[in-house]
Amino acid sequence: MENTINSSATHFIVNSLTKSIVEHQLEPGAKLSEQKLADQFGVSRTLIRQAFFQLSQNRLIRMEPARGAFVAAPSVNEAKQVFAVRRMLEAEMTRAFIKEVTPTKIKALKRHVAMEKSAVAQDDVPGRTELLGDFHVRMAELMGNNVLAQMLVDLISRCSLITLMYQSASAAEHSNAEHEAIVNALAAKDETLAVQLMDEHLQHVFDNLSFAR
Amino acid sequence: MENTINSSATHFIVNSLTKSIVEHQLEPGAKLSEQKLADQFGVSRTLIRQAFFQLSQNRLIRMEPARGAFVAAPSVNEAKQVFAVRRMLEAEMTRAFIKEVTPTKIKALKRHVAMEKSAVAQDDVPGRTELLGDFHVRMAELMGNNVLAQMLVDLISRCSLITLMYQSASAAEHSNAEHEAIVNALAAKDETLAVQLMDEHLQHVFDNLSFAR
DNA sequence: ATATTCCAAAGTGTATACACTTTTTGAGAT
DNA sequence: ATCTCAAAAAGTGTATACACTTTGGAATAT
Repeated sequence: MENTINSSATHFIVNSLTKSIVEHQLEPGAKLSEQKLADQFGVSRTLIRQAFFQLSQNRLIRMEPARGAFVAAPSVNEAKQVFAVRRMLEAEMTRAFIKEVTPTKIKALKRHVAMEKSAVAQDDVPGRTELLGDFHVRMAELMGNNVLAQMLVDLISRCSLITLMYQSASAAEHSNAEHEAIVNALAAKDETLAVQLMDEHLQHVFDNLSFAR
Repeated sequence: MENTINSSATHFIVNSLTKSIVEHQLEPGAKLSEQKLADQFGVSRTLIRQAFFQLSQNRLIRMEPARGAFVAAPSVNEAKQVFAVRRMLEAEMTRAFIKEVTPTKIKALKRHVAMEKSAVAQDDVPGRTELLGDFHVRMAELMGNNVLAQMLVDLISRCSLITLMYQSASAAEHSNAEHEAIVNALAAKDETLAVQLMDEHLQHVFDNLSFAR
């Protein structure tokens, strides 16, 4: 069930690069030189290439034959599609969640929302982005569906290139409030409302992205 | 949008192994020796390992540190989760499809169902399995959402290890009939019915899997 | 000055070499 | 005969070497 671990060295490099890309320390479109990264991580190109292959499957980078690897720059259209998928998946996830909601699960979500709030208050940009995304993953995990959880992780990281770039502090605050409202609807077992709130929430996140380049 | 192509040599190996795994020429749990495959494909271990990394991300094989790669043997629980995700995703996909249905799209689906029928009639086992899975992918493609389509490809191939192993001829026939019914509901723009049929269809596919080992 | 061609530098793609880990085997002890 | 342990064999993990492609720039022609 857990992600396959390919020698933790590669895993470490993947995580490291993912973080750099998602946090925009590496700009979309930037070229990633194998040798440079190999030196930087103190390993051979072999491991860097392995990491590249993984990252390209996650769509965080794209590899061009004989030309190299570049940080992905998802198009507006792709972002739209990713969000469309998230709305489909999460609408149904919300319905399923309500069917097996328990006080324990609600408490767990409330704790998470509280953490978000504190990160937003402290203006911790990477922290708040991660937590805001994790809310959705946490829901999947609480349902005991790791396949779904992993899928959301991938989808979220995939467009985090965009969200992180363009999400303002006020949008983050807004998201946090919406999460809170969703949890309340879940606690009240109000399916229609919860689904509607989730759908609107994802729509808002998408709408608040400014795609001006 | 299209899948990243990592030097078509690797791509060829990945496809080749995927086919072997999905068609059960390689048994679940079987060990994959790097050197043996390298000789077989006439390449070095390097390319085999690249292929392994890709396949492990698709969950078709699992890699154990210093022990090697093994054909995946998804657990009943994992299969359950994969199907749960498919039902979520495809229920909503069906709703969305109806909102933008056109005669052209219906025709395309009907053509596909006809092809399925012929494969089922000819008892073409690999062919029918592929076509039956592709029906769902085709729907996503017709909606113009390649992200969704690719996601379904992954999900379907992931549990094809199971479906192909255990799907009987009669189950295949059944699936084909259900696809036909779904297309009719889509053509009639009967959202409730279409969603219900899709949901039942996936439930049937899952129920018909015999998990006896 | 601009465009073109060619060569060197840099970079990617694959194979091979070597280190280290796991597995197998077999000799000796019980 | 069975168990134990050590050493060899096999296999994986990483680095390096080498071939081939792309890129950038200097030299030449226009």
